[in-house]
Amino acid sequence: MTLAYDLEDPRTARPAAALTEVMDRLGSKAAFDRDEEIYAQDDEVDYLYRLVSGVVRTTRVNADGRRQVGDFYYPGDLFGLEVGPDHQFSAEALTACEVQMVRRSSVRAFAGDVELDRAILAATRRELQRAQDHVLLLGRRSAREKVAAFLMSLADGRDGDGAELPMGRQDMADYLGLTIETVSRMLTQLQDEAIVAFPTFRRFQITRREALAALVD
Amino acid sequence: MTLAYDLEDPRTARPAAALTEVMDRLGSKAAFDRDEEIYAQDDEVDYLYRLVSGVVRTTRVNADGRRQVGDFYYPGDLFGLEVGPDHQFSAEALTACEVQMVRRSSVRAFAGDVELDRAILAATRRELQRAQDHVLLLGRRSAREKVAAFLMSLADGRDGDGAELPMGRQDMADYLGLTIETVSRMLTQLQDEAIVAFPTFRRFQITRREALAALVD
DNA sequence: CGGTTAATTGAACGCATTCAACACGAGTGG
DNA sequence: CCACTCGTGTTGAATGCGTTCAATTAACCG
Repeated sequence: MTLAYDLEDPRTARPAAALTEVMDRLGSKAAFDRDEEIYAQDDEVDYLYRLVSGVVRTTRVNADGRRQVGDFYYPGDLFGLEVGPDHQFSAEALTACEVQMVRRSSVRAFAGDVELDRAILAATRRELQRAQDHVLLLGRRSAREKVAAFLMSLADGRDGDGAELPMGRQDMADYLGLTIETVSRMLTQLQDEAIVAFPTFRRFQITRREALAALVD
Repeated sequence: MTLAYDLEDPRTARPAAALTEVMDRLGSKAAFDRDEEIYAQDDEVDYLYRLVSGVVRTTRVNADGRRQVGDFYYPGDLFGLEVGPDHQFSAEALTACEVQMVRRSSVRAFAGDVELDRAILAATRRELQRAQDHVLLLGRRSAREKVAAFLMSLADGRDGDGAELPMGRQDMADYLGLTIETVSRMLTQLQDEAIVAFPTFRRFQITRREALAALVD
C-alpha cells in the first residue's frame, strides 16, 4: 500500500479516476463564455472544478488595479482548489469553456474514501508544484528569461515545436509580472534572433530549441 | 465526518497530533549548526521534517549563481514536503536548530490512517498557501512594497509591534527577488519615515502600522 | 471596406541594479 | 581596554533594464 503523496509526479498526473467519477456523478456541467467569471475573488470556496474543454485563468486584482495571473488551466486540470475559506484568486474563462463542478460538501460525504482522499491530495500537490515553479519564474529573472521560460512551458509536452498561445499579451504580462510592451519587445527580440517564429499572434514555433533552453535556468 | 481540505485555515494550523506522534515514534531528532545543509537541491525526496527549534530556509540556486529563497520555517512547521521525486530546493539551518525527521517510507506504513492522511494534506495545503502568497509578493510590486510586506508578515501574529528578524539582508533580498542594497535602502527609507524602527540589525518595531499596512496591498 | 481591439514600436523617464567605498558590530588577541 | 580584523550592512554615483506615455501598425469582425 502506498500513498499518493510520494509517488506521483504532479507535473504530469491527471485527476485520479475516483475523483473524476465522483464529480461526474454528484456534480453538474456548466458552460462559460469567453471572459465570463467562474468564481470571484473573495467568494467562499464552495466547489471543485474540472475543466472539460477550453482554457481558464485565475487572477487576483489588488486595490490599485494591478493584476496578477495565478495560473492557466487546460482540459483535464482541476482548479478552484484553494486554501482557506475564501478565494484569493478569481477564475475566468479565457476561451469559451465547459466545466464540471461539484460542491465540496457533496464530495465530503465520501470522506474516508481512500481513493478519493488520495486524488484530492494529488491535485493539491500538483497545484503546489505549479505555484513553486511560478515563484522561481518571478524571482530574479530578466524579462527575456521570463518570456523564454513561458514559451518553453507552453511548448513542451507538445509533439513538434509548434504550440498554441491561448492567452493574449496582457495575460502573459500579468502572469510574468511584466508590462504588455515588455512582453511584446521580448517576443520580437526572440523572433529577430530566429529562436522562435510567430506565424500568427496566437501560434508559435520554436526554431532553435537549444537557444531557448539556454535562457531557461 | 469532514475532510481537512476545506476546514482548516492553513495559515494558522499546526501539524495534526496524529502526524506529530508518528514522527516522534518512528523518526529521530537531529541537530544542525548554523548554515548547515539539511537536504540538498536535487536530493531524492526521502524524509519529512518538523522543525523543533531554530529557523530553516529553503533555497534554490541556478546555474549562474542566482539564488531564490523559497521560504522560512519556524518551530512547529513541517518542511521538506516537496512534490516530485527530487528536491527543487535545498534546506539549510539559518540558525542552529533541532529537527525531528522521519523517512517517508516509515510513514507510508500507516497509509490509510485517515488522521494521518488528513495531516499530510493539511500540511501540503499550508505549503500551497505560502507559495501562492509568495507569488503575489514577487509579481508587480515595488521594492518598497515587497520589503514592507515582508516586515508585516514577520510582525503579525506577534503580540506587540516588535519582532525578531532571524535572517540577514541577503536572505531577505533573495526571498524578495531584490538585491541586498535595495533591501537596505528600503529599510532605511521606512525608518526615515518613522514607519519602522531598528534598535539593532536583527530586531525591529513597527511604529506606524497603518502606514505600513497601506503599502501592503 | 470601415471600425474596433490587440499588438508593436519609439522615445523619455525612473526604479532597481551595479560597482565601489565606507561604517558598524562582533569577536580576538595583544 | 584598545587595536585589529572580518563579516555584514549602509551609503553614494553611474548605469541599464523595464516602464510609461504616445503613436503606429496589424488582425479581426461586422
